[in-house]
Amino acid sequence: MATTIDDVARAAGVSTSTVSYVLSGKRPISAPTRQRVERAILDLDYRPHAGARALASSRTNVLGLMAPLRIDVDVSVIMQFVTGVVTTARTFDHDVLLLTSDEIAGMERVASGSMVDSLVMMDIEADDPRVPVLARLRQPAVLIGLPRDPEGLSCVDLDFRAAAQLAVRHLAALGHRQIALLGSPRAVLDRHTSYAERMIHGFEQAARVAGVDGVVEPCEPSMAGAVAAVDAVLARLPGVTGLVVHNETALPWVLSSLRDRGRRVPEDVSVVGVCPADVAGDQPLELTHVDIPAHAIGRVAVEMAMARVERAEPAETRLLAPVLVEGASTAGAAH
Amino acid sequence: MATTIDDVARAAGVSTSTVSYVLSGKRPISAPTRQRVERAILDLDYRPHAGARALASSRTNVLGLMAPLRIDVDVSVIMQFVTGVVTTARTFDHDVLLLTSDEIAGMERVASGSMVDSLVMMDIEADDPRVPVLARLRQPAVLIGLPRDPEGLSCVDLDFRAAAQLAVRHLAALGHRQIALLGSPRAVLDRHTSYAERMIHGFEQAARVAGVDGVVEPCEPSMAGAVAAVDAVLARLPGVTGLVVHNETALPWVLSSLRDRGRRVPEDVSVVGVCPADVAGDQPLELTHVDIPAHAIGRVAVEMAMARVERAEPAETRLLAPVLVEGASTAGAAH
DNA sequence: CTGAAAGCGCTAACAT
DNA sequence: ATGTTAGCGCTTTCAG
Repeated sequence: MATTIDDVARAAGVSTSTVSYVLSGKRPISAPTRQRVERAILDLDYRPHAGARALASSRTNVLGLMAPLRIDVDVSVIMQFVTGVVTTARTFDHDVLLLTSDEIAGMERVASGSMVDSLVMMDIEADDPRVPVLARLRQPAVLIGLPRDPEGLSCVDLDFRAAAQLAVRHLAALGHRQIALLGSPRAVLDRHTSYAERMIHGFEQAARVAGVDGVVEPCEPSMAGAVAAVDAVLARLPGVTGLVVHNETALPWVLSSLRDRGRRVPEDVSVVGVCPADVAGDQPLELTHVDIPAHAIGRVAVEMAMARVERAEPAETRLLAPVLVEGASTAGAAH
Repeated sequence: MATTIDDVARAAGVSTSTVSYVLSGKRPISAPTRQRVERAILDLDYRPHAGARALASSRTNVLGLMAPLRIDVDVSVIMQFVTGVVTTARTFDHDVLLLTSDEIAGMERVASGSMVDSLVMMDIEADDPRVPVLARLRQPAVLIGLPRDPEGLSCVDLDFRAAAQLAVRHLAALGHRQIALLGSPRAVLDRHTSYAERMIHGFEQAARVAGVDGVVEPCEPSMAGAVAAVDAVLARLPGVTGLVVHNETALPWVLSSLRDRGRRVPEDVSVVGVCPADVAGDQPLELTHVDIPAHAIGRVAVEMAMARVERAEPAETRLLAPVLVEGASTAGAAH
């Protein structure tokens, strides 16, 4: 049943090593030989045994992905990261082993057990306990997010600081003088999740530089949370005319609760979302937004992992520049 | 660096097979010997090489999961399936290799290449082209969903037919005589996705049996789609007082658009959701719903896969009985 | 340009 | 209860 490389070699009338080299391309093979081997492979429907290959070559062609399967990080964003990682991995002839974040031992297990060649880790916190562990593994790791100390690991993320600045500058340029950030849920902030903190710092600094009032309000990912956060902002900053919303789940409820409070968008309040383009597109009005290119981040993460595995390139940190897409949810401040 | 089973054997003063048997528990080991071996394993921080193990034992302890990373199937439901699968796999000492649905060749690749011991496939369509392929693999497969012909494969899903019946009976018992099903998006129906069709059949049959008017309306997973579907139902069945909503994404927009149309819930219209409990909990009112136990389905799928791998149990189909949770969104029909 | 053969690290007979 | 050893299927020197 299970056809082996020897079966192929016999059928093609060559040695096993020749078959191996046809497969790997690691040494020149004459055209006729190559063709006989390829014919035999097709005829026998031969598939190399992954374990045997891993044992002999110490390469698995598998990438480990640690994804947060929690619920407070927006699932659709996670999904896009994951698809970015999986589809890109395939272009490098790699498969993806899925680990959940709550299993800190998982990455050690799969790495020490030689199940993966590299690891990609999502949802990195400022002082993430997984980072020192990863730094000591034999396999290279790429962090999606930015810990306080990367310890020599590669990192990639949207430049959330710049994203916040972009949003604030856009509002300030439109004449808004009182603006607020509706941000991540408390639980995310309490974990000191990297992107949430960078977003807040960028917001506060940009507001200061632009000379506008800026308040930051956390926001739970539910209708009730969104309503409460909107009300809190209206109470803290009654004259607010600009809102930056960095919370995919709350976004629709923020918009509906503004309407319920008698604030029209964009006439009374301008709203800038910080979210993936498709989330922006799902809103009832064309939302001005700073795109979170989740798919691209996943792709870049894999490319960086492959660069380290295949070409032993050094670790680096890449922050993707944000892009603001103007929609119908922002307008000049009423004078 | 890489410590092997021989290093452990030497350190413990035993043979390699003894170490192997301590690890697998496949033959009795005296307490003192076992302790010496375990000590050595800990001291050397030994981790068996997964590839070598797979090669020698033809078992990988990896389960392949093919998940639809599309967007029209609600992502939060997918996420729950996935977590159910991953966490359960871990209790069987298995890891999960993630495949995307758009890659029909993927499952053949990982199965023929002996990367997995079994496969779990989500989002099965009535005449799914992957089913015949899976049926011919060496490894057992479990389908989440119900194809027209399982071809000897195991299947598991919520009994959507019974779920629809439960919802309809609940509404009928409350005196509702004109009811509608807001169902899956067209794209899902066009693929003849198994659960969507079973839901519709169950709804229509139960309405017939209960002697009530029932209409079925597809619904796109967006605000616009929900509004359009609600309007379509109101037009087709102006006296509608009962609504079954089987569309997680549209749910909030259905509720808000009913309000916009001047229909109060539950005074004018009773609404039964068919969705995971947490989605029901996210709604602005306590929703009467038939739970989709996504996590449990994922768990059962893995258990069935393991039963086949480890105990060579025969394939079976398991339909989980639905449970209706009464909330505040259903009430007696106005007389 | 091709072949022969030595492992890779582990499991599972087969011994005792 | 424990040890010995022959593979598992592939990659990769080393030899031509």
